[in-house]
Amino acid sequence: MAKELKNLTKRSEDYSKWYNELVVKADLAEQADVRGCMVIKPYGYAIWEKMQRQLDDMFKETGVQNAYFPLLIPKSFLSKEAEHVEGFAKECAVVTHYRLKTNETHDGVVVDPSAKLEEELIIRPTSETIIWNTYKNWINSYRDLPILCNQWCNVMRWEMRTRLFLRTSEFLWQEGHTAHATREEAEERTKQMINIYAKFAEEYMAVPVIQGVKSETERFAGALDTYTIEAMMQDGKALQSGTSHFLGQNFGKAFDVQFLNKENKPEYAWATSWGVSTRLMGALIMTHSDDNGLVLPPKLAPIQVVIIPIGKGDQMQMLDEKADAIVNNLKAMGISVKYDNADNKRPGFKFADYELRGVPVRLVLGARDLEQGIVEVMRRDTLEKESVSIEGIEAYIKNLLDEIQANILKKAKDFRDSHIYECDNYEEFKERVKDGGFFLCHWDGTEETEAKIKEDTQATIRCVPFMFEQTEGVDMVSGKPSKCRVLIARAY
RNA sequence: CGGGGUGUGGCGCAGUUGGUUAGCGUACGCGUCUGGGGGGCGUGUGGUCGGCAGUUCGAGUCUGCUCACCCCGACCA
Repeated sequence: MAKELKNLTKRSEDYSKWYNELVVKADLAEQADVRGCMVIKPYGYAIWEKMQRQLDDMFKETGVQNAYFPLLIPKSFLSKEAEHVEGFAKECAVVTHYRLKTNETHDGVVVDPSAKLEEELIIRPTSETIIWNTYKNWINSYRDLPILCNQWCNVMRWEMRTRLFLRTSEFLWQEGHTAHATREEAEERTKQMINIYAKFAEEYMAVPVIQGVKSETERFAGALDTYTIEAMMQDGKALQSGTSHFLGQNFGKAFDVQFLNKENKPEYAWATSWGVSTRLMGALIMTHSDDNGLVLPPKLAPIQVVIIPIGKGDQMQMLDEKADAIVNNLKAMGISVKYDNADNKRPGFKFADYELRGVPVRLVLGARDLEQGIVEVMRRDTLEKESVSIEGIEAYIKNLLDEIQANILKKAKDFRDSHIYECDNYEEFKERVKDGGFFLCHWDGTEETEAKIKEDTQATIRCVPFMFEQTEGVDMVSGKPSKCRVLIARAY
């Protein structure tokens, strides 16, 4: 490593290539030697862990508890809910055997045909079926409800084409599955969770999102309603960053989960499910990063402050001592800080390297500056440098971290808002949507129109957004009346 | 599964109409001068040219088969 890091493709030249290189060179993840799978490296995983911890706290505040369900799902479970199986059947990995044996030439192994499973097992693409099969045993009375479980796990969807973090065959996520006694309660939970996702995205990831509800065709397989948060990447494309589904009684009926209600009458349980995945890492990377590399929001940065000393041999001890004091003070304030006095890398290398890795604040502690009692502070979001008095530097940094967090959110929001357009002319839409951006257009609500737009432009209806005031109008494709504008964009 | 492309030290590539011992950048090792934006100089290590078969005096280069990966579609958080 070192110089090969230098040539990061420019973001404006080739956005996809830039993204891919960034993920690899910032040491977040790499393509595994397994088809479509990804290795998340320690630095990338540290960010994911911070996300996990924060989300977990937010879930728990609403009464959700963590649990764990099996990786393998009997094939028959999957087929109990008709729409659900149809949605996932095409991308399931299937376990058919439970044993290998040495081959005839004794230089390898083959599947032992005698170890064929009676019933094949599916590697979970999502866990509604196995969880509802379990809930059946947990639920008898309305007093058993609600059940609010979440699990952190891996899932597998055999994707045709994969991209690091955005779409891999195996990915990490959390999936919450709740069971309720009433429709209203379940619907409320569905909305509550999408709100939590939106809050997490904006407050922690500094990624502004648009909340809305999916059209029927884009809906989760088996859901009555799918709520989504859609983020805009710097190339103007949309990234679905989290979803929350109101599943009605579909899974209650499919798995025969009935309870006796207050009137002592049997009723099917109402369900929700909701999830976010390591795709959030992709959103984080693509929202803030620049040609110098990653830009991390301070709240999620594994290293919030890095201190780099510059000096010759005999000055180092003094620098170490000075740095120690600052490090201790910052740590006491709950700020994660790294003092990098490794002498096998040159300062210039370290500067570039920590920029690439998105560390929000960098301090340069130089022997020269130290005599004057100052230190150079650089903020990653703007790359601005400033000389600051060492006296009181800790408070300055704390304040700066908050400012960076706010600034990158504002920057992302401004970018997004300046790329949202109302459009009523289909020809104009077709021309402009190629260049990215979110389009608010009237839609007649038919699948035909939706399909035509997708065919003509590759853009899809991302959602019916909640945040804009809605008025009636005319569908730009069919000319039929429309009740509201929908958000249309090309998506990842 | 359709259309296109690429396989040569760890990574990125060059290698002419077939012709000596397969080269360059970078990384890595050692030495040294350095150190305020990805260092300079010196010196080393590392290759069954994706695989198999063929044509030829001679194949990284030509032919056939095969494997792997990448890009563009269909699928998708």
